Amino acid sequence: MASESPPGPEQRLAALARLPHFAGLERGLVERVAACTRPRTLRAGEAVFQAGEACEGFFVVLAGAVKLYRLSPEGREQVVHRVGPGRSFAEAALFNIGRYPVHAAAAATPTELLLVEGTSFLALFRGEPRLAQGMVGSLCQRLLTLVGRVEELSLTSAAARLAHHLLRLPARGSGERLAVELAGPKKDLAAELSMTPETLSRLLRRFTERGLLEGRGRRLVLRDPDALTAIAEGAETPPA
Amino acid sequence: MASESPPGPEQRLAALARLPHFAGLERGLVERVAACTRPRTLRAGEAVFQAGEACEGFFVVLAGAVKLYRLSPEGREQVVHRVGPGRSFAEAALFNIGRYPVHAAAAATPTELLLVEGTSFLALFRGEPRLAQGMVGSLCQRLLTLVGRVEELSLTSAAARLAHHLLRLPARGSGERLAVELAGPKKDLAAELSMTPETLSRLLRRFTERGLLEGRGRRLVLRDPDALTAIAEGAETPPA
DNA sequence: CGGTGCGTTGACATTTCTCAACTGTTGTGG
DNA sequence: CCACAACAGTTGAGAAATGTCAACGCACCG
Repeated sequence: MASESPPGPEQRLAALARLPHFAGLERGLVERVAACTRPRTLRAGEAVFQAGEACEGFFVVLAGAVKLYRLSPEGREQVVHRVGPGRSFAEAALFNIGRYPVHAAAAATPTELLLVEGTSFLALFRGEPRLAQGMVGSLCQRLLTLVGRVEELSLTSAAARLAHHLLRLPARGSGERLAVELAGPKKDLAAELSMTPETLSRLLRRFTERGLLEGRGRRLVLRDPDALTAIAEGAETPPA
Repeated sequence: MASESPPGPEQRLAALARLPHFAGLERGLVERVAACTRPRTLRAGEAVFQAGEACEGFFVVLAGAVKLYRLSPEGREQVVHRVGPGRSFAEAALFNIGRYPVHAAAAATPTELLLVEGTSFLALFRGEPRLAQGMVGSLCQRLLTLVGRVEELSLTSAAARLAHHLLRLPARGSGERLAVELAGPKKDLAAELSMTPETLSRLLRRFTERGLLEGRGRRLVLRDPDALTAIAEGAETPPA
């Protein structure tokens, strides 16, 4: 399968340069980061690492997607985060505790990752203050994202959480025809929004019946963003 | 009121040196950080900053507490985070977006803060790679905390969220007499756990009736941590 | 084909919220 | 010192939202 060949050095370099952490760095420096990386290719469902494992380094997603999750003792999985192309994860494990705090598994086939090897990257980091600058900025960005997630989960009604989430998806089009696409299977979305798949399904139907939404499967069109905003902010869903 | 005098330079220095960001730095460097700070004293309810305001810098809590929250259009406040002594907040605003993303207000009287002034601190930061090291580490710590919060909020039952929270409070004693103290008023705790004060009250009573908990007001004794753990992990609260 | 996993739907049980009333405490001003 | 307002906390009753369990359709894949 020639189409699944591992990414060449050029590809790695380009991916790293686009990463918020390293944006704006001179090429030579990015090359030195690239020298710390190893590619890894996975199929959907394959584990990247297990919670508790010693940290080898952090990862950059080149293609596909990775989900980070916890496993409750009964086996129910709670998705903490979903990481798409051009994003990285597990920096905190590297810089802080030395162990991965959650499970990570590929959520698409194929998923191409870059492992930024911990030991050599840390050595590089210590000698290059400019690396720090970008890392701090992008970790802060991550923090803000998580704060957003906390807010989302704090919304008490499931309808509000869903509306909030839909509005934050990257959208195409404008006005009353915002086309969005769900990132993964609906059961994952349900877990992410802390509700059951059944509830998600019913809510989507209700939104559709009221003309707020249109479409089937993962491709949706938001017909009435204002109404969705109102729902996200806690307004009661009108009885009609 | 002599007891409320603003913190002297020595106090500031000590507080900064204890901050995870700057732990392990040589004294001279911490002094240069201290030179960027200004003290601020507030009473409960007073605002530190409003969401959307331009960022002056980040803050360190010396005494008292600060709550970070959003305001829904209807005025309902959602506590994103509560920051106690020895902790800092709003770094992300400084390093990333230049505006405060949430509201911040004092939650105790008196609350003593240190404003680490943005412009001068950033200048210092750029010139001192060793600062970066610690900042990255402690921001990662913050990230992990937030991931923990996401997990907590992801727990579907209110009882599980409460049990989870109780178990994570700093505790004194051991075995079956873990003494903990709630950080603030119960209505704030309720908001933090995304439930109503009524539900919180009823849950506490139920826990107490079942012998899992003891005490009144904000001082509680956890009598059966194992049972609480089971509840936090989703086990049904036994009918008896 | 037959299986496996996702998504949907329905009926039902349970949790949690809402609304309202009541208690106890604190702080204020008379 | 007391009466009073303001607020946190508690309690109860009923309504609404959500989870649970179970069945079914549908696509995909061997």
